[in-house]
Amino acid sequence: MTSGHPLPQDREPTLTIAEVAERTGLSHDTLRYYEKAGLIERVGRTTGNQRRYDAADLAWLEFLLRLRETGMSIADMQRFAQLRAEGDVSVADRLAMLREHRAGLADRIRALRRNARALDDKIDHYERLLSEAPGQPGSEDLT
Amino acid sequence: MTSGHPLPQDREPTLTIAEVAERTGLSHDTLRYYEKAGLIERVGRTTGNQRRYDAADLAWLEFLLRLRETGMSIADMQRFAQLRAEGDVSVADRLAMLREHRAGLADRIRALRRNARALDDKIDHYERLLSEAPGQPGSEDLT
DNA sequence: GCTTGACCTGGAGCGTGCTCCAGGTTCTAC
DNA sequence: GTAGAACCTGGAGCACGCTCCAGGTCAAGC
Repeated sequence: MTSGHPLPQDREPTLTIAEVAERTGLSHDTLRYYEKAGLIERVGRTTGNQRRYDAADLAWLEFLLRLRETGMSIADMQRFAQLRAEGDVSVADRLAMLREHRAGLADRIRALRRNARALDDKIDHYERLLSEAPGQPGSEDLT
Repeated sequence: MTSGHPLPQDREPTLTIAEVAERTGLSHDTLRYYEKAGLIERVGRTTGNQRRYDAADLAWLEFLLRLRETGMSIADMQRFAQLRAEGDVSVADRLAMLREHRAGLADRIRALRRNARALDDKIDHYERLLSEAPGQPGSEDLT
């Protein structure tokens, strides 16, 4: 958004860590931590050892973010990243992981919606309390 | 479920910490931690200083669990518990907190559903890979 | 009245996921 | 060529939410 660079369409490693941080919302430290943890394969470097990310790195990071946002742990992401590094032979395993994660996500969304309805009831309760005796004592409440 | 005690309908403090742990799914340690942290007011004690919870304690704990499951931090729950302890004068503030929490929850559910759709696309992609070239190399994949 | 399991307190420790720091190197603009 | 910003590494530190531990006291059944 702020960077003058267009997104690279090719595999040229042109993005600095600052640019990737800005695009992903991850900090520089987190990007380095993810690399050290094996969530992303070793990123390309300049001759002076500075990181240069390519479009594939960015796409993978965005996928990792999706996994993270849906509650996957670093440990599971490490497992997924390792499978990915093994290449095509691991496609079935990766698919199984994603399906399991997707199922857990569906469960969590359902639970959140149930809890949201219960919160709505509580909110209604408070609204009734307020409209009946706004600011006045006497309408005792347990919760 | 395992306890022979029925749920107390009144305010008699009859539930031991073990019974409350079983009903809420919280550990003994967590129940004591929540009390120390001020999430629940000091629970009644026997003459021998052992905790005995009543029905209101249980209902409040279940409400706290709902807040926790929907992502509220301990710090925010402390704030809410403190408002509750202030009585009716804080109803408006509590309502405001709940509304804000509810709005954040709606945002998070929407984000999860978006991410779930993206995961479905990824799963479809893997399924296609598998059905086209099951277990065979050659169908290279970026993710 | 004794045993045995449940419970008490204060405080230390832990797993997760970063975040910060020191001390040094590299890059960019002038 | 030089200043200053950006980047590097290894490792320590931190916030959160518990969880465990030691060293006791209490309660229920026999």
